[in-house]
Amino acid sequence: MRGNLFAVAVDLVILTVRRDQLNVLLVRRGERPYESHWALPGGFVRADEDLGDTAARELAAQTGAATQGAVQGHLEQLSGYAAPDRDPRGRVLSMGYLALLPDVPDPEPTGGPSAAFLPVEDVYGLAFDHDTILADGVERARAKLEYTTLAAAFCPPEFTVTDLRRVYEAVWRTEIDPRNFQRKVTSTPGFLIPTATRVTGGRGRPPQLFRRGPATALHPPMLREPVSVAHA
Amino acid sequence: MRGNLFAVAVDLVILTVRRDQLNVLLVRRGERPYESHWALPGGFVRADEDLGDTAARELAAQTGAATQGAVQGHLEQLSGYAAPDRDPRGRVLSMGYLALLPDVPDPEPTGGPSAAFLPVEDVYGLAFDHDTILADGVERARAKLEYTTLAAAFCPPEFTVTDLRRVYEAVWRTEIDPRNFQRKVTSTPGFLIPTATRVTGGRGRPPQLFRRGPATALHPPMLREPVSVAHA
DNA sequence: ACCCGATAGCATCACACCGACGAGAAGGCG
DNA sequence: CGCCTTCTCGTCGGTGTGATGCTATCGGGT
Repeated sequence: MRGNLFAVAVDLVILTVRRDQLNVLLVRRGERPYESHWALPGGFVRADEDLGDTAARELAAQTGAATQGAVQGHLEQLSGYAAPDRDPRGRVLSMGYLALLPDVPDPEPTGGPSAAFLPVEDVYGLAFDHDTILADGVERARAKLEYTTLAAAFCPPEFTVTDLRRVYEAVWRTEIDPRNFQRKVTSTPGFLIPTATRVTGGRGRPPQLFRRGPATALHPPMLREPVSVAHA
Repeated sequence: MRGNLFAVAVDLVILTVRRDQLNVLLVRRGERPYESHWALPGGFVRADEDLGDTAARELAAQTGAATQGAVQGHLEQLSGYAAPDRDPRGRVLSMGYLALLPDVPDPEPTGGPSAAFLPVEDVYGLAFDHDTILADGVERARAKLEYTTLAAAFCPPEFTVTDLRRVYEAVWRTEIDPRNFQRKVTSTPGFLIPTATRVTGGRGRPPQLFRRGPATALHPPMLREPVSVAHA
């Protein structure tokens, strides 16, 4: 069997919506290279693991096993990164993974390296090629909100239409008309399941609470921009 | 640096449309394991290569450097596959790549292992986990025809609207109304650029010849099925 | 008690797009 | 010439969406 040997790592783009902003979980590196730089959380694939196993293990380690039930969240593979010089220690291939989580109370794992959710707009200068991986992950998340029901992965088990709309607005950095948005999501079969309860205590008319429905796709999709594609 | 070491390979899903059928390029293995089984073409990543370099090199090797100009074709990364037992020789991670080509004259490379385009419908029992990689590649291609102009990658430099429609019909295994299809593709700015020439010699009214335009996205997308998404 | 602002949710209208379909344009062939 | 085939343009109705108005129902201030 020819070919060089690689160390294989998994790097996670863990996104959540916090205070109406898209945030990514970063860790501060405690060792060289890139010591004290921010980086995506990740780790090497163990002997008995497939890539998804490693990603799930790292996700649980970073966010606490509680949120890892994955009923609510979402985890999917992004791309592979293997430029010859991407890691000065040697040949390392990294598989990017994208995780979407509800806004968890706070992500500081005990004892580990310092970790924090930071708004993606403020992030740059990450270790290795993590800026690229992060950009790919954010773009994937933005694209998937268009044609899937994945936005609900950012929400707690029960949520309102307004909660869901704020997810879209935060991820896309746009404003969406509340009335048209409500028509769209409530008229898509299987997207939202109404619960018996309503929310009280806020201002205004109490909203209906929903749970995620079984639908995964949005047909037709919700388009970010009525963008004119190209010039003839 | 912890972690096991992997051999890293690239496996190609090379698709083309031939005789109104979606075909994939396969090679017959000449060595163990899976000797004499069909497999996706591929190879190991060399010391100075990034993943895309390896994919481009293998694509050129399989199809001849002629078609490899890639102006016409298309090459993109699929997923990574690294199940611990996917290769009996040891730990191997394979990056899938998807290539779309016009129907080349014939792909038999000199001296190499026997290679052939086979209709994807007839393919099963490939070596390793290549059935999975192939399925992922075909599904990616089908999905991308919906919201990109990538179908033109299956066509020669100049082609008619009917050629393009047959690509969609072959990849999706559906029938499309020629009149509505023509309206859709010709009214999308930047998708098709008319040339001065027309085709003569066939039956019926001579069609207009087009080249690919600069557009890459289709807004709104062309939907495969008015599928009812889910049950409430 | 009353009004007011705020949010939720429903209704309406115009427009764009699409599927179904008709019909004309422009070639080959007997 | 008639007839077939295929390309191309048009029409009609249904659906989905953006823009917008209106109503429902709460908290809070006076």
